[in-house]
Amino acid sequence: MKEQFKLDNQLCFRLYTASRLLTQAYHPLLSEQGLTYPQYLVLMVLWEKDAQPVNDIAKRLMLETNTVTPLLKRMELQGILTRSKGLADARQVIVSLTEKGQNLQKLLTDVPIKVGSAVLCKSVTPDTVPALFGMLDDIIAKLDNQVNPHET
Amino acid sequence: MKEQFKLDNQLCFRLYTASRLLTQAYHPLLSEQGLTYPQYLVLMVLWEKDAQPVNDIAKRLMLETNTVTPLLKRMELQGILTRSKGLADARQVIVSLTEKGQNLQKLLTDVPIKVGSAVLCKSVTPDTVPALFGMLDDIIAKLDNQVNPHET
DNA sequence: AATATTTATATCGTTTGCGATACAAAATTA
DNA sequence: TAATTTTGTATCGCAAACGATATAAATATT
Repeated sequence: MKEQFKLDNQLCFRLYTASRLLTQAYHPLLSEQGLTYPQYLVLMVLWEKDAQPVNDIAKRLMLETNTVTPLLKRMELQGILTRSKGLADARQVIVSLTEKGQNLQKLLTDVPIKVGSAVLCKSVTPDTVPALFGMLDDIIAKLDNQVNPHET
Repeated sequence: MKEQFKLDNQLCFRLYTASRLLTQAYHPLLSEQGLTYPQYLVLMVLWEKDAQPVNDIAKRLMLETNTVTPLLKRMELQGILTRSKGLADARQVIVSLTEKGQNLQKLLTDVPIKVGSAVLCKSVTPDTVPALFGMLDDIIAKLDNQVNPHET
């Protein structure tokens, strides 16, 4: 049995598992408002800057538009946002929050704190989080560049 | 706009993105053999220890059996493994590798090295990987315990 | 032994995620 | 201007994930 194939030596399996479990930790908090985790991500993007085209949202989340489009349609059905043809560019679909979508921010105020406290542990503290963020950001940047080589 | 809702301050979004991108990095290497990343995980579990019940595989991967069962069925259709009723306990389904499943280990020999080199970067090196693994393992253990409180 | 409970898998329905492809609008080129 | 290419979204199909539920086999209880 080669060491390289041991599950305990895999970075990807750790990321995959940590991601799934952390998403599960969000689940009870978000489902109170009928939201899923990816939908919550869309909300965070739009809370930062409302009225964005589908493409910008997809880019910000590093997802493909064929993932984001159905996600947005489901959120539109829930009355969280609206999708309207762009005026400047008729190809674009501009996504805007409804009042319900804006109000969700207040209703979800304590979600970040609750989830944050659920993650804190011996090796993950306010002191070590910056290092963890740095490593994850580097990994993301490196992989993103390989899949999608950037200009310059 | 509250700081807590900024995408750039989210651990979960980083884990989610890093996990997706790293899985995508595996994709071209695994699809050569008709495999997906979760199927590759199952193979690693069975290479470590062949002939395991569905439940043990699910526990090792920290997945639910309703995720693993269809995964195993697809792999059975591909001739990678067999599913047979347990002799001791007739409720169990014992999953065993076929010769094809065993041979895949040789065919995939250089996958870990290739993916490993795709991840290495300034802040993620052989020196810092243990610290990263430690933090991810702690997060996983903490979250696992909250969802699924362990005895003792 | 008969009944109730637990355990091991499986089925069903919904939401993601993504490769491949389609299509219309905009930009570029001939 | 007409033809070509590029860009922005959407559609389709497939493989996860997972909550809720079902079913059969094993275990515990009465």
